[in-house]
Amino acid sequence: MYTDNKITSCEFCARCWVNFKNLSPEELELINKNRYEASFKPSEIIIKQGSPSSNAIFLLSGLAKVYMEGYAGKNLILNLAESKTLLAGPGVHVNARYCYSVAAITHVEACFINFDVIRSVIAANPGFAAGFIEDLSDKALKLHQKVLNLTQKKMHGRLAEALLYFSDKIFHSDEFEMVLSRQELGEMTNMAKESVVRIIGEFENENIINATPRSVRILDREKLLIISEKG
Amino acid sequence: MYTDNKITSCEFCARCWVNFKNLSPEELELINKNRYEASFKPSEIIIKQGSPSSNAIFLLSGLAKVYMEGYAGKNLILNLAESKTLLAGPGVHVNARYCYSVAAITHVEACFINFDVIRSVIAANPGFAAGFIEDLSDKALKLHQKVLNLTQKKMHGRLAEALLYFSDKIFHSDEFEMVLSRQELGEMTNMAKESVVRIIGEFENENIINATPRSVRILDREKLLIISEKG
DNA sequence: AAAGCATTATGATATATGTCATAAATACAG
DNA sequence: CTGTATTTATGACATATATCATAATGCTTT
Repeated sequence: MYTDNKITSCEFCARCWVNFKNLSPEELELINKNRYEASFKPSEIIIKQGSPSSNAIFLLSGLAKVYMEGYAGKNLILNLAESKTLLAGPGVHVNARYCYSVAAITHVEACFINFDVIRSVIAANPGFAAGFIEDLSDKALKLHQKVLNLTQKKMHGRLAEALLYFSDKIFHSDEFEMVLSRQELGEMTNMAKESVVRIIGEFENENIINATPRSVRILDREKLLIISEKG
Repeated sequence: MYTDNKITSCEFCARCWVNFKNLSPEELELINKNRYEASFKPSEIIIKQGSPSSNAIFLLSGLAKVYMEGYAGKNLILNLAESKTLLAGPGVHVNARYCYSVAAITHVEACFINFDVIRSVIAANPGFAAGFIEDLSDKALKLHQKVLNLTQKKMHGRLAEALLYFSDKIFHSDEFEMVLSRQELGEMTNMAKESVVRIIGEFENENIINATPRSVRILDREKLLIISEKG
């Protein structure tokens, strides 16, 4: 991990999070003065669960996986994070610890902003505070949905949903690069890697998808949706 | 459900949520003027998932269950709520819908406060806003923990944990009233009611607990803790 | 090109957990 | 009380899913 402080302009910050639009030029400048960029190679850890959370991290470019380290070294991938995402986790406001880890999937450019600065802006700017609450809430809402999915659907449904997640939310295409290994796909859907392999095979046999280890093409989105919903 | 507007004094509000301590007397009075009390009998629904979320609800007394309605009528109980708890859910700030349901377990006195009023106070009072963010974050953090528990522990661990939750967080005693049915205990630990019955039986045989349908006494907290962690 | 390592794939088997049927116990209404 | 509904309990069985062993494939390094 290489770190460098390359202050360009406050315009820059406005690009990385919708909620920064609520800031005045002065506030944006304050944020801008207190930010540090860093870049990460694939598989490098950007945030380590349990470590003190002094910074909010924004992704400027690249793709990362957000995951919790559970019991006996078993991970649970919560979601992928793209650019323009705030990464910090609720722990920041409770026990000042990151409650999840984040690792780069592709090359990642990130921006570290000291949380005290963000807190001061929250205190000074109600619109920003409201935006912040909205962001927290949006993530919590998605987590609520994820709990239901993980607990009430069976394997086929969970995997179908993951594939639709990639297609709809990340790559916006029926054909996409499979950036996760089968192992990681298992960590995302809470199943063994062997089961992932098996079910992908079944989906292929039923002409629902075409898959190679590094790519997926959705052939029958309707069927995939039904499987995802029926669970 | 019977509703009545009995304004007493702003002191009252300060009793129902820690974060109300951050309010000025005037702000407290504003909240107080815009609140409505209601009482609920056991099993009555206080919040219905999916309905428009115009109010924040605070429990003044009693015990309620917070649960998500999932697929095919299968519920997932997230936690129990006591007095002094804010109930609203992250959906309020995202799509103005409650993302979970809440039902009274015991007799419940609750206080409804229009969310616009709360929002106006958030905008005016940074300390309150920060407290609000902390509350949201605390709940999100617990949900993160719950996801891990539900996905990575097996039945014995999940049930042990639920029993410890009642003992430690709700009743603060090794002996407590079992306010949930075996069915509901299953909805809380994501297992079939029959499995709940079986495992409670096993715990009794191993002298870890004493249980009747309506009460539990923890005999061997150490063992229960180990089961909950190794689970 | 060869060797070594990680990932993917596949089959056999074990295990956790759900489902179904039914009985026993408890709460409840008339 | 007395019959009726609901909850708890128990056993037999079905099934989803993990685990283990092993092979096949692909990727990296020498």
